[in-house]
Amino acid sequence: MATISDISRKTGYSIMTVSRVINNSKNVSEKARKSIAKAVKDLNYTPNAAARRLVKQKSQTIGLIITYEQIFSSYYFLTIMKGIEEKLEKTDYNLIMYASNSPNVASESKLLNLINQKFIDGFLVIAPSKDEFFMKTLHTNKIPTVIIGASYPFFNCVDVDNNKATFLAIEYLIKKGHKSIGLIRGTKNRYDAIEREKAFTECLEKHGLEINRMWFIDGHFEYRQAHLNTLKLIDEGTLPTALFAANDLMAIGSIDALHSRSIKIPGDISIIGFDDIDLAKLIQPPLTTVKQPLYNMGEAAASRIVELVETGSKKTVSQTIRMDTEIVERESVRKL
Amino acid sequence: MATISDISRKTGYSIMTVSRVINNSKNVSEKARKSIAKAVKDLNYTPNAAARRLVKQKSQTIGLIITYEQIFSSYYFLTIMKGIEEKLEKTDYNLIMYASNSPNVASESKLLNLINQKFIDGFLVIAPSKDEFFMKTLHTNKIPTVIIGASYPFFNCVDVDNNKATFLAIEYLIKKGHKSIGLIRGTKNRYDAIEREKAFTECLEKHGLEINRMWFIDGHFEYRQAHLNTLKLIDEGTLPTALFAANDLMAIGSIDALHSRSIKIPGDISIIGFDDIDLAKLIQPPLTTVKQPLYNMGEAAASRIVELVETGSKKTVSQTIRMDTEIVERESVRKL
DNA sequence: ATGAAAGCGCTAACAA
DNA sequence: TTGTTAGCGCTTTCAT
Repeated sequence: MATISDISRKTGYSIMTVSRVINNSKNVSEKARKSIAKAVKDLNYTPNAAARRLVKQKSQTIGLIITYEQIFSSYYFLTIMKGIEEKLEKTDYNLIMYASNSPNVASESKLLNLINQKFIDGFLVIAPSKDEFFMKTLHTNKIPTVIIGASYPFFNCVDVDNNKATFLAIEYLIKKGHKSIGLIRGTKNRYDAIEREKAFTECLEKHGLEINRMWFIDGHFEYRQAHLNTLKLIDEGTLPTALFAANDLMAIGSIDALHSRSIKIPGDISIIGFDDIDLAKLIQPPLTTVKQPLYNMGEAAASRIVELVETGSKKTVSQTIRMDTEIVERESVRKL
Repeated sequence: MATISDISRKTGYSIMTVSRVINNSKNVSEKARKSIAKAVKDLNYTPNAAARRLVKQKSQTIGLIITYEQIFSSYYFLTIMKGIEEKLEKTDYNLIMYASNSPNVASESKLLNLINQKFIDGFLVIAPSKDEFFMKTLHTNKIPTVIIGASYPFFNCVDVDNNKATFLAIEYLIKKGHKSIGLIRGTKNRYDAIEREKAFTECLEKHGLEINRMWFIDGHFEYRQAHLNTLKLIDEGTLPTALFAANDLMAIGSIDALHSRSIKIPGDISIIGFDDIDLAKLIQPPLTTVKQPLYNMGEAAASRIVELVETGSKKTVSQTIRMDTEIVERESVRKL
């Protein structure tokens, strides 16, 4: 591979001028810039990452931590990841993905080594559960970190206002005339699930509606669990007139279960989801849902972590960026 | 962070001797080794990756390429990844995951840059589909690569013998007295799906059994598709006495569908899967399946790619490592 | 068994 | 606007 000195030799300019052109610095004559740019192209030159890291004492790479179950559970992560990747792509940063029960991040020392060896500059974490052990390590060691999809105390976060979003959904159902509303809940130890469930009961209370525990379906944020447990409710109990699912995947699992028992949506029962994943508009009937700007959340988190890494996280105060949600009206809810 | 010279200063030995100890070289006195080891521990020293890369002209990292759909579709990848990670953990190599429709690997030039910048030493690819564009790039540029779960021409591969494995499964069913056997097929453009389907028909033919296209259920290697299409078959057609699923996830989707129509397994219909993922033994009834040594395949691939990278892939001839499969008998198949 | 010197490819600081 | 020098932390080569 060509190095900076090859370019220097070929163009007659010093390696410093070459470096300036490569890094888009000021104070380079148009002539030099052109000549060097051409040589870069001709020799198919790309800067050596290791050399840069060594002198800059930075790796220019961000670690993305997710848990294995998460990877396999939904499009939610896919969308966020896309946002992260495409944003980072525009910067000089790379992304490394760590699955959190892998040996790579299993131990505190591993995590610290990643930072100490200048292998990783900072971390992005998607929706960690409340008691995730490595979050403590991240915090006590002041490692630059941004959380997505959870409002974790003491951390920089990018999240939606789950309370507000849930009220939006439930009051939408109420406005459509629904009075008996069930809940398909998410994974118990995740912040988003907890907040949405809390808001759900608060909202029903506020409007003087019955809270029927029979209508709390465990879905674990998964298609299959929601499907199985909806089937159980259908076969063993009575149905409300509407269902609020804490994510779209569970809403879809539930819809498939309802259909397999010949229950019509929204004719017999209405259902509203949360997230607005791709599949939501593709299924029958298209799913009415609370849109979380997942992609933008990924982007925002990527920007924020780069900011932290560049300015030094110690200097900046933790903040949580709250993104707006909105109802996307499709065809799975009907007026009573 | 402590550097090699800090250790040198503290112990009084030259940085060269320190380097030798760190790298476990010969020709170091026991005394020096001890003293230096202690200092390393005291100062919490870890070698700077960037410096090493620069001088070695190697990144010591392997890229793992998978497609987004794959990530979200099954435990299959999880198990392989675990094998890869835990093997690599024992070497000096790191793992970076690339999702293949991300911008990171979208273009040929990106892929080449990763190699040229010494960012990645080689690639591991899990079950690429037949027409994956980047496989050509990998091949024509002679980039060290190992494929897992597909026998791709011209590449180093770690795979099972799908033909043999499928015969194993079908002849097991036949031996149990089954004569009408259906197939739940995988994603059409993937080698493993194609090979299993081909073997399936060959095996039925060989035994003079009827091949009924009605009993070919599209499952796309996914739980949901298998579930939906099994439901369709139940409602609109007749059932065979046994089903062969090209992976466990589809088998489970199908089982859940059958159960939701009160069809007993294995009482009314037998079903055999492929993979032996964790869930297989947890569901009701526990799934009889063809065990693919996924974890070991991950390990083998990791070893092989390290070998290629260390010796230079040009010197070694492409080979495909074939792993053995076996039937794991549980309770989803009954004797007729 | 140990060490000195050189250099990997790049950028920061300073000089011209 | 351009160039010179030094050095990031490590390993390789060659002495001792």
